[in-house]
Amino acid sequence: MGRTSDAKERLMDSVLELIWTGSYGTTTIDQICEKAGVKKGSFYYFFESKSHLAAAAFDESWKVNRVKLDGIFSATLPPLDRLRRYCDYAYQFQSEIRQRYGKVLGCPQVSLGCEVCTQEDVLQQKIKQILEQKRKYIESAVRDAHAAGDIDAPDAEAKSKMIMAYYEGVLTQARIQNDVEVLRDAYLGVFAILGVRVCSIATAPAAKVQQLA
Amino acid sequence: MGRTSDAKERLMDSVLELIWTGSYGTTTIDQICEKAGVKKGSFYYFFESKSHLAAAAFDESWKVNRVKLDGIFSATLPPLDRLRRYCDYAYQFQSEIRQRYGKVLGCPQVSLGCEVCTQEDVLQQKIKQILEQKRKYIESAVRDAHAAGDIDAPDAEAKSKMIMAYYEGVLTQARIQNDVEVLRDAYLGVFAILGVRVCSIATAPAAKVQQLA
DNA sequence: CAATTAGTTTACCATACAGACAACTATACA
DNA sequence: TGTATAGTTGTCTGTATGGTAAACTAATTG
Repeated sequence: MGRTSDAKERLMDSVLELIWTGSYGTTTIDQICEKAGVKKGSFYYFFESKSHLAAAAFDESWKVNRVKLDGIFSATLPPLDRLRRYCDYAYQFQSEIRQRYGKVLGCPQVSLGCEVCTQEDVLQQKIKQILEQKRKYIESAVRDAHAAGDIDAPDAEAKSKMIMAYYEGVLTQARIQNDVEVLRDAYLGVFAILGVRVCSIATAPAAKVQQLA
Repeated sequence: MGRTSDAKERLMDSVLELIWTGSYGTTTIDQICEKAGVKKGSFYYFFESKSHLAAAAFDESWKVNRVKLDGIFSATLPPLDRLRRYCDYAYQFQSEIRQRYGKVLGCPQVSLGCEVCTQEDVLQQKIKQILEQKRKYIESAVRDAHAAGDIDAPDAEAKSKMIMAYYEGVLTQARIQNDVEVLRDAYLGVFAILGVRVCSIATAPAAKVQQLA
């Protein structure tokens, strides 16, 4: 073997940040290289194009993200708590992002997917696949909640699609409005979709929820 | 006065279509001009930049769209019917778009807003303003529904924000998935958020709805 | 320590792009 | 019918961009 390098990782980190804080279309290969501290020749040594880099970067990033979601959606937790935690996570995470970048950036997959869906097919397929996997967490929480008698949701898939649309929708609104506060009560929308009545007093993260009569 | 021209309108039409079918970042002034059948010199005669053109185009387009929404949200209709019509409209409209362009394109304002929010401030303000006006339709329908006793929603603004996030979220999913079918039952999510129980049999556009006990 | 593999660097090319400008032309209307 | 006004056209410039290729360097291993 020859020498080793982390240039590939640096390129992936850079493209993720540039796309997220800006957009796919306006981030150039030169910018990516400069941010990563990598010469363009090396870029083309590792990746054949911007879209290939982006696809690889989102793939890699998803592997990390998945671990976090595995924790949030742990099967040891009551199913509705999992969804509640997922909403709280969005608020906390976007607040940190706001601190770091001065802007609320929302969901990288949706932003990119929405931007490139008519143009970059390989990348788009990758995004769709990641989003579908994300939805599965919601689906199984809904199914478990139904099985536990917490909610009445015989069609977990349909419900999970509604929740997904809402959840990602709120994140998108947060990005567009550049405001984290729209995320604070995101769980209310999720629980409304599920027909769960929330105790109006308990708004702390571990809010108690009651089954709808 | 000298001679008149519709080049300005053609430029606005072109930029709208190019952004919607593609993205803001990848549409160039040359492309816009070519599509509009206008030379670049004329472009700069009418607009000082791409972002100024886009802002003007979205502004103009909103004026047309508003008339349509005024009809859908007519105060003469029962408030929940208005929301139902709004959902049906999304499905019908996106189906037509699908026919014409071969792709589901979703909501132009959200797609653009999501893409440029960290980069183009003037344009972003315009988008935020249009989206806020769109939300007002939902808010007043919710308020009327509450007043009529159809639903229990004392905070119409909060509910309208939830519905907005969900509605635009579904449109975004439709764009990303390139699938109109996710829009077919969009009204179910809206009504779930409002705590309305929908007759499971009546799924036709004029579905009857009942107040939640 | 040679040979091989892995990664880096620099220079380069063609094209696409934003933006400017001066010369030109059509139209309204006084 | 002349002239101010409105709109058009072609050309030009500098730079940013994607993409290539060849020379170079560092680690690894037999």
